[in-house]
Amino acid sequence: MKYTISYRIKFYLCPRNQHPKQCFIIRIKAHKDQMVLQEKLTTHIKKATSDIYGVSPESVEFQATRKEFEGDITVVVFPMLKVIKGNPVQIGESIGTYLTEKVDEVSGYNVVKGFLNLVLSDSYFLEFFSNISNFSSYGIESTGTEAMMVEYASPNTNKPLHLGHMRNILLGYSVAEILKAAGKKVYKTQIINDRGIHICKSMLAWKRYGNGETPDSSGIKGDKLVGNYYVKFDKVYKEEIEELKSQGKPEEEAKATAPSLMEAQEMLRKWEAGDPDTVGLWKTMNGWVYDGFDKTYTSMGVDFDSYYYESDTYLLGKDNIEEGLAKGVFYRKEDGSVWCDLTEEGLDEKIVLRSDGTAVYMTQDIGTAIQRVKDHPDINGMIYTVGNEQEYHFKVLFLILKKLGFSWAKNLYHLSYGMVDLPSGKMKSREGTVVDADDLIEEMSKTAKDISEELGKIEEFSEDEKKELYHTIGMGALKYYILKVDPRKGILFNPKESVDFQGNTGPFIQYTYARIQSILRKATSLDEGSFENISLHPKEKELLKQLMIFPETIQAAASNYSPALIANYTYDLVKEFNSFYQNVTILGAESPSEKNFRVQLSNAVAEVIKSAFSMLGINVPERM
RNA sequence: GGCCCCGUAGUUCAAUGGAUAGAAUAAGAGUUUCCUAAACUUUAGAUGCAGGUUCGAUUCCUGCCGGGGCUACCA
Repeated sequence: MKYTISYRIKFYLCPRNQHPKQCFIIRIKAHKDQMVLQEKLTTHIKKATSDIYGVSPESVEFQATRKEFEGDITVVVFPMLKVIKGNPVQIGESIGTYLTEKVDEVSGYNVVKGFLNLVLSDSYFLEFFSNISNFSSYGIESTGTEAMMVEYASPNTNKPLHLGHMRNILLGYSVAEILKAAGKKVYKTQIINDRGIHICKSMLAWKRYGNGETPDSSGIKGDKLVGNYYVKFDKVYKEEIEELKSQGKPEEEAKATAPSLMEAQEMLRKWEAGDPDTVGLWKTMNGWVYDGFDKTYTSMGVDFDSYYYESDTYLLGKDNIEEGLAKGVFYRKEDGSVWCDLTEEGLDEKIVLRSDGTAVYMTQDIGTAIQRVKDHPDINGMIYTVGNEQEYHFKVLFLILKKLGFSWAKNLYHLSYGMVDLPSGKMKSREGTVVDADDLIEEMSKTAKDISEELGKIEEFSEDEKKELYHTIGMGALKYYILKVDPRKGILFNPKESVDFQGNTGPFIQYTYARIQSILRKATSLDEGSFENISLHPKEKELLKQLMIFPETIQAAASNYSPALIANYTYDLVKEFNSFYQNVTILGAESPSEKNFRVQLSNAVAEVIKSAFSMLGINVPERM
């Protein structure tokens, strides 16, 4: 049987960076109760129009009733005009009358222009509420067999993580959690760019100027320490270029022949040849970096199921190129280089193997993707969390993998996001304008501390508890701030004023959770009696409606790869709850059953907040 | 030049082709004998421009203007 679609959301999914022709339609799984209701309404509406007008529409469009009108669900009459000739208001009236008579759940209606607003009975809402036994798992699907791999973070090992990485990490982690909640099996991974000229630069500078300095000896975090030597190299290198230029060499030549660079390149050759000293130092210094990264990841509350290192994967892909040549996916030019012709797809030709037989970045990515599926045979798709400057690269990569005939290649997605810029412009590590991740986390914590101390609500906390709370709130503010924005949009980050703790913010939502916990602590003896006969306050009804759409919001966030949908949903829920809280007494309710209901309702809201926030990687405090 | 993304209150963000474009913040006015005022209530304020499709366009199409990105035998 066909019926369209869900309570509020009809999603046509079209990933932003894919051609419209590749768009596909996803049907959102609405909550069972809603589906049953809409199916029921649709059947009756068809029957009604068929009885009255002799024809019925193929489908019926529903949407949430706007706040300023009375009603809970709205039937849009306009689309029916295609098959039913007549005045939309009259059609609405006749359907409304019919539904009120025939359908138990519909207790009234009104028609505004072409919108038929249906009022649903309190018992319908109460039944929905009673049927959910456990709000902590409400809306969350059990894990299916289809596995997705989500790649995120993927840093270079020559510098510490900064705000740009943080957006990547928060996005990737959150999308992975959302997919899990939507019923996917998920592998989180990253690819670490641990080899190449950049790390040799740090190694060289450390050898020359380091005097054996280590993270232990200096107390400097490993990634920072290595980063410092990368900067040191750059400084020396620039001096050498100036020196050469002053000797009359052209800039190009100076850049290419500066002694430090030549030496770093020599080091890279030694590394590739497996020179024990070079490889040893490389391992040591990368080890420092990983220790540093791990601290930052832990502090951010993110994790990975596996790691891929470029030092292991950079030779992958060549075999696949050979296979592709045999299949005719690629072709060889006269000079021996291998290419893929993508002109039919509206793109260019793309090189996949140099004329000297060495790999390019694309070669490696092809090989790594294939390797990942070998490592995890249940993978049926992959998500790459990478900035939007690499859109072209991934478009090409996905096309090539499709051409090579892999079944999973149709489920590849580039989770592309906009750059984080500062008021002064782009972040540039060499110009020292980057916002360092660790510093930012520290600063957020500090702000949370200042505000908490000013409010003075947690004086009985131990020092450890306070510290943990400041971190929870500070990270809540930062993560929410970044995740509530549509991923593809750029973020302008003003370190001085950007992250707020009031209004549409993480702490506001955390605060609401803490407030509810306070109520629950006080509501000690609850009678477990039913609340079937209570009549709902308008604010209660609004809350129930918002709770109803949580399951489909999770699905929508998953199909759109958008944590922003979860963030916005949670904010709406919380805003609604605070209004309820301020206008309706919970513990002071007149009857025990009303009190019981309101406490249960508050608890449900808290559980959904917790669950939604966990998908954003944000913790919630019991008190604040 | 070609291709892609983005232009919504002063600012930061919303809005499945649907109703009078929602919030937050900044500005103005209120609310604590009462469950945590990081809150609530309330007043003002916006779709870059020009066409088109549609009963209906912030949303889809075309052109223009403005911002960003990509366009290497680099990663």
